[in-house]
Amino acid sequence: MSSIPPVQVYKKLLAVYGPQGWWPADSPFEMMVGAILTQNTSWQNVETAIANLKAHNMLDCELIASSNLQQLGEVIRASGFYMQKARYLQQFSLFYYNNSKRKGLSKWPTSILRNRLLAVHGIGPETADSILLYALDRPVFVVDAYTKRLFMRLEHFDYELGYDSIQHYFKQRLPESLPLFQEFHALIVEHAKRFCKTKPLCSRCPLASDCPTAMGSGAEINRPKHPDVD
DNA sequence: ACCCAGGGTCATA
DNA sequence: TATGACCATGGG
Repeated sequence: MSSIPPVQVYKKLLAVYGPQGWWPADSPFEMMVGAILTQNTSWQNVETAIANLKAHNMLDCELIASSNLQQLGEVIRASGFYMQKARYLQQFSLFYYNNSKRKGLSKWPTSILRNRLLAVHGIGPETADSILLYALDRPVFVVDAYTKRLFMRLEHFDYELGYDSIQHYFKQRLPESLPLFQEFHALIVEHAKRFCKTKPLCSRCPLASDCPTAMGSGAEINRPKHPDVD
C-alpha cells in the first residue's frame, strides 16, 4: 500500500487549485514580517496587523528596529501574542538591517543563512525556511502543521516526526526547484485549510481517492513510522 | 462556551 | 531530550 509520491500530490493539487503565487506581500521585508506574525495565528489576523503597520508607515526595517516596544505591540495587536511578536520583529529587523546592507546576505550559502536566521530570537525552523523560500529565493522545503497533517493522512509518515526528519523526507523525493517548493507549500496550505481540518472527514476532497482516511471511514490504518529508507 | 489558527521559547525532570 | 506552560487575538 505504497503512498502516492509527493510529486504526484503536487501535480494533482496544482491541477485542482492552479498556481497560488505565494507569498502574498508587496516586498521581501513585508513577507518576512508576515512570516513572524503568522506564527500559530490565522492569516486574516496577520493581514489586519500588516495593514495597520502600513497605515502607520511602520513597515520598514529601520523604523521597526528603533520603534517603541509598547507602541509596536499596539500596532500589531490583532496578530496575537503581540508583545512577544513585537520583540521578535525588533530582533529580526535589527538583524536584517545589519546584514542586508551590502554585507552580502544574499551571497551567503543557504545553510549558513539558515543558521543565521535560526540564531535570531523568535525565528524557528519553519519561519526561517519560509523566509528563505519566499523572501530570499532559496529552494527549501517548508514544513508546517498543514504539511504534517496532510501527509500523515496520506500515510507518508507518522505525525510524531520532527521538523528535520519530515523536511529530509521531501528533500530526498523532490527535485531541488525554487518554483516547485514555492508552489507546493502554498498548495498544501490552501488545500489543507479546506479539507484537512482536525476532523477525519474529507468529503469531496480532491485527494479523496488517494487519502485512506477520506470519507470518514474512521478506520485506523497502520502507518509507517520512519520515512527514511535509504 | 468552546475550538482553532501558516510556531517559538523557556522551565522543568 | 522530551514534555508542558506560556504567549493572545479574532473567527467559526
